[in-house]
This record gives sequence, structure tokens and C-alpha cells, in this order.
Amino acid sequence: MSPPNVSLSEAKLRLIEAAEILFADKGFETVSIRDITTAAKANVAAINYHFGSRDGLVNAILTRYIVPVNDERLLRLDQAERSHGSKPLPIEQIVDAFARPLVTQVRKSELSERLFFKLLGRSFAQQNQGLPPELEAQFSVLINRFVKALAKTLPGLTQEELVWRFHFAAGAMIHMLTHGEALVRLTGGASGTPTMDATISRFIRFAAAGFRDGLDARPIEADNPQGLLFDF
Amino acid sequence: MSPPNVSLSEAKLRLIEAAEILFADKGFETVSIRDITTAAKANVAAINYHFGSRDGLVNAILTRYIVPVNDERLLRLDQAERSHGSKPLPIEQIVDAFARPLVTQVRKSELSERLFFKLLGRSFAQQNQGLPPELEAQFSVLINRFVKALAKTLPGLTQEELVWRFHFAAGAMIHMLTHGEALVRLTGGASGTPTMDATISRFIRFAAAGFRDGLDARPIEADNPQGLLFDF
DNA sequence: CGTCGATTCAATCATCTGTTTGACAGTTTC
DNA sequence: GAAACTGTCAAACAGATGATTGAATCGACG
Repeated sequence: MSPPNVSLSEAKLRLIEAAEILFADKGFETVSIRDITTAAKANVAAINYHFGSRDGLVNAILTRYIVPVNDERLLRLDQAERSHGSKPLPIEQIVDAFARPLVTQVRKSELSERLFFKLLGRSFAQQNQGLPPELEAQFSVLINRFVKALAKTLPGLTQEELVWRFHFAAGAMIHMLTHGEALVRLTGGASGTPTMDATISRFIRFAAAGFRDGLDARPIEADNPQGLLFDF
Repeated sequence: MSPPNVSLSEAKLRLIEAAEILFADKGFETVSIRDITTAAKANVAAINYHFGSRDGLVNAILTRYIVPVNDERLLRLDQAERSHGSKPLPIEQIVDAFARPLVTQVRKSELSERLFFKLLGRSFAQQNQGLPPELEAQFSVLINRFVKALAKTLPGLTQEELVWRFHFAAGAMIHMLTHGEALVRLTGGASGTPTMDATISRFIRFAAAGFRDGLDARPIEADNPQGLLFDF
């Protein structure tokens, strides 16, 4: 009564799935290979056999979740630009192309919203520190593409200013992913509410407004003249 | 020719200073007590003698940098509110009270800008995960105070919306602290430039605009009617 | 049946982890 | 000058860490 053929390479999947959950909850560095193999009901040597090393498993998981999200981001940006011809994109659509894939990809994954968000947040936060070269390269391409699109929409901003605002937006998103859990619990009212959609939409509005700052013809408040802020 | 009395407890300081640098660069979890004691030219047992445990040292450092910043945040918010009587504060002043202490406190510390920023970024990111209870409590008070001030300035927003926007702003700030290093190197032009002041000011504008979103009488764009966004 | 490649397993590797011990030296106190 | 206190030190502790070994087990193929 031994398991059939399929379940042989099934252990590899079990390892990935167990590791995902542990990494999402406790971070990539805190979890030991014994934590993972125990949860996956596999032998300690299984990780080194299937992934070469602990780092191999980490990179496999990082790639598994980051690549589809980044691919869809670029796809959506391309589609939006194509549908606008030579006209610049509305800011909301650019930010939407950046954030919306989180919603669509979590539905394709078997992870819960909570775990998917935390895992991706931790992954994005690893930037410039421990990501495999191929992922670093993908991020580099991604950022360049989005900044270029933003530059077209916001010709009044310098490249430096654009890069910083994109940086702020990314930080807000990462923090939403990694630490939003507590907030969802606090503010989430009725059960069954599509909390993620609402949260992502909140983020899009917040970030879009940040990008747009300084370009409105907004009345200057007496207490805090806007012109002063630009003197820093 | 033994060292004088003062230098006896000097080892404790050396430990703190060595740990700060290592924690800032590599994170709180990755650094071992032997990394620290070696860098501080102290014995392995020194950490347990002076701080009780490794966690004791971590908490000492967390407290050492977070408490002054949070104290000054509350102080500045109080001062601003007092100078405005019963009138609500301009958003920029609220965000400024939240972010400006980073600039003033780094000048009081002996750490370089780079290390101070990374260390504080890592510290703030620890929220809800490993902070000593007293610091968690301080953060709780802090957030309540700032959200209350924001609510007074932005009466049109629900409590839930305010909390989320504050969350986004905090995330943008944390990411600026932890990962801004690369950006500063990229965009920082002439040497001797007060890069931190400029960066903080950028952040304040970005976050303030995000908070203000939806309250301007801004023309609705055809491509992405604002009303739609509020339906989520 | 016998061989092969793929997979699993217990056992073990060397190294690192945080912490503790007991001896030793220096200073202070009475 | 004896006792008490404070700090430092090398040494060792038990346990955890990632990785590796060689034997055992599996289904598949000839």
C-alpha cells in the first residue's frame, strides 16, 4: 500500500507549500529547514535534494510569486499604453497597473489572501538585499518602464523627483502587504467583504494623489503656503 | 598601566555602538553576539553580563533610537496644535511633525546618516513583531494622536480611511529609511548636499497629497472618472 | 528477474547559536 | 588589610543550524 507514482515528486510540492506558509508568517531568515521538512512531513535531506540548498528553496519561492506579478504589471502597462496611442496615461491607470496584479494573482494562487500578501510583501522588501540576480534584473526593468510612463504623464517633474515618488509608493504598498493584516482585522467590518480590492483601491488613490502633487492649481492655504515647501 | 575607572563601563558603550552598525547593515536577526563582541573587542560573555541577553541588547538599541524620535513627534504635534488654538492643523504640519524628527535626531546621534536611517527603518518595520511592550505602547499612543489630529483636519474622511492613509504614509517613510540608500547614491548630485532634508521634504509633500486626496475640487478626468474609484 | 534512475531515510558532519560557569583582576568600602 | 563589589576573561555548555553520506526503497524498462 505505497503511494502511487505521482506522489513521489509530490514531496517537492509539499516542501514548497509548507515553506511558503512558514516564510510568510515568520520571515525568510527565521525559518529552519527542519521547521519546513517537519511541516511538510519530509526528510531533512529533501530540501537539499530537490533544491540544492536552503537558498535554492527560498529563490524558488521568491521567483514563483514575484515573476507572475511583475509580468502582469508590465503587461497591463503595455496594454494601457497601447490603448492610449501616443497620449500619456492617467496616473491612476499607471498605479493600477502596478498594484492590481496583486489582486488577480492571489486568486490564481492557492494561498490565502493573508499569507499571499505577507509573502509578497516580504519578497518585495528583499530588494537590493538577497534577491537572485534574475529577479533583481526584472525589478530594474520594471522600475524603468514605470518611471518612463510616469515621466510622460508628469512632464513637469524631474527624473529625480519621479524616482523618489515611485519609491514612496512602493514602500506604501510593501507596508500594506506586510503589516496590513492588523489593520484589516481592525477595520474589516462585515464578513465576506472584499477587503483586498478595497485596500488596493485605497492605495491606488493615495499613491496617485502623491504623484500628482504640485501639478494641480490648488488654492494656497494661508497657514502653510505651498510655495514654501518647494524651498527645501 | 590598567585603564582608568571610566573605561570600565566603556565596554558597554562599545558593544552598543558596534551592534548599532551591524544591525543597521545586516538586520537584527542576522547578527550573532560573536559578530558584535568581536567588532567591539569584547568578550562573548560581555553582552549577557551588561544586557542580560541578546534580546536585552536589541531592546536597548531599539529604545535608544525610537523613543527620542517618537517623543519629538508628539512634542511637535502638541506645539503645532497649541499654536493653532482650536483650528485644525494644515496637513503638511501634521506630516512634518511625524517626519521631521528624523532629521533633528540624526544630528544628535553619533551615527552617520546612512546608518541612522537604516537602523530606524528596521526598527519601525519591527512593529507588531518583536518590539518590547513599552515601545508597542508608545507607538499605539503615537498613532492615535496623529490619527486624531488628521481627523480634525480632514473631517470628510472616515476613521477607517484615515487609518489606512496613515499606514501608507508610514510605509513610504519606512521604505525611504531602509532602502533609500541606493536612491540617494543614484540621484545625489553634488557632494555636501543636504540630501536628507530634501528627501524628507519630498516625503512630506507626497504623503500630504495622499492624505488630501478626494478633498480638492479637482476636475474629473474623462479617462478615469474619480467617482468610479470611490465605488470600491 | 534484474538493472536502472529517482526518491526517501536515518545517521552523522562540522559549524554556529545564545548562554553559563568559575577563575582572575581591579576598585571600593569598612 | 580583609571583605565586598564590578568587570573581564577563557572555557565549556547544550542545542540548533545547513549540509552530506550511504544504505534502503520505489516504480519503470528491458
